[in-house]
Amino acid sequence: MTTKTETRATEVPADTAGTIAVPRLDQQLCFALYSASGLMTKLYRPLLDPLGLTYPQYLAMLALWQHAPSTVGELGEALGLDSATLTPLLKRLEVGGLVTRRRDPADERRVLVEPTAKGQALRARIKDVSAGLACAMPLEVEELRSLHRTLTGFVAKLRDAASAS
Amino acid sequence: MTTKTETRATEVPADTAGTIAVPRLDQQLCFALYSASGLMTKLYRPLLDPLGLTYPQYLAMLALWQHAPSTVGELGEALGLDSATLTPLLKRLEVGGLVTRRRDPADERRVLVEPTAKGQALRARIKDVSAGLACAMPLEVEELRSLHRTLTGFVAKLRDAASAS
DNA sequence: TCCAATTAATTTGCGTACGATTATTTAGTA
DNA sequence: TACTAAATAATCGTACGCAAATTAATTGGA
Repeated sequence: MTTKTETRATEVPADTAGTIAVPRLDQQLCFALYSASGLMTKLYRPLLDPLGLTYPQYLAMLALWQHAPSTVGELGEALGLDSATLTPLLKRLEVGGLVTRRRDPADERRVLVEPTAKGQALRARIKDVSAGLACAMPLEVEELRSLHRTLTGFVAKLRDAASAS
Repeated sequence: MTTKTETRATEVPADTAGTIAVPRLDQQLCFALYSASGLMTKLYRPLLDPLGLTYPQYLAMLALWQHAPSTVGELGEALGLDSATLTPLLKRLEVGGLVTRRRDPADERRVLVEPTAKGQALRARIKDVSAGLACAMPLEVEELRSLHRTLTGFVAKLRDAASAS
């Protein structure tokens, strides 16, 4: 280890004029979304823990309460998730007694997923989640609505862009 | 049926008498964030694959290009990630030759992480990522800026809320 | 000096998340 | 009928992401 400067090839000085400009983390929209989504999950966790649900499991139950029975493919479409993700997630919900999984007699390729009575009973306790979250949410109602509207449009366009690959 | 009084936008009428109303998936801000973040990751993947980086690894490199050496804790603070997540991620970057990890001589509890020459060289190729992404981004510049501004404020408030637990 | 509390990173266990592959079933077609 | 292509889940391998437990180093007293 010489105390001499070892900078030889493709010298990339630290904070000088010759530095290649790199986008700052806090200027990246993707990072803002990444952070917001992660923080949201953290916000939900203490509310969902008593229900024995993880955050993605909660989203899956929301989708199933809205439309059941659903195939794995329909759930994947609604949630934007792959069957490789959903299959084990749904198996855990099944083990927990919240949903049933069965092959569609009319088309044995499909798997029909449906909330059980216990799964339906959870609906009653979901209000507490929404209420608790509304309390913890640090934004005005109008701001939330606006943000949600903007994001929904954004997501729709991103889905188009993603499907065009 | 049931065209009841529907002044509250957050209230969802039960589709059947006696059914407990449950928030619709597409009315949940958390799900919009979840979807947007996931789609964003999908958008980055084909651009980062040639660089041998995953999306979280890309964020970590952004943080390190901006400030190095950093401790694992500092990176965790910047990225909003746990050391249990970062340790294996950084080890993979180390195996890939992009960063070095060494104990801080002044405080052997800390681990200092720093880009290698190879890691610095990647900076030059990041421009392509940003450029390629800008092309794929289906929103007007002004909309993106506005969304980013809103999200940044939202994230700041969520962090406050999370730290107050 | 000694030792209990604190701090920092790692390890362990579980649950997502996705690309690629495989197995089964169905639909289409000669 | 038999043969092929398409559709649908499940499986495998790798990589996050976090809670809880563990290990190691430092700090702050009594």
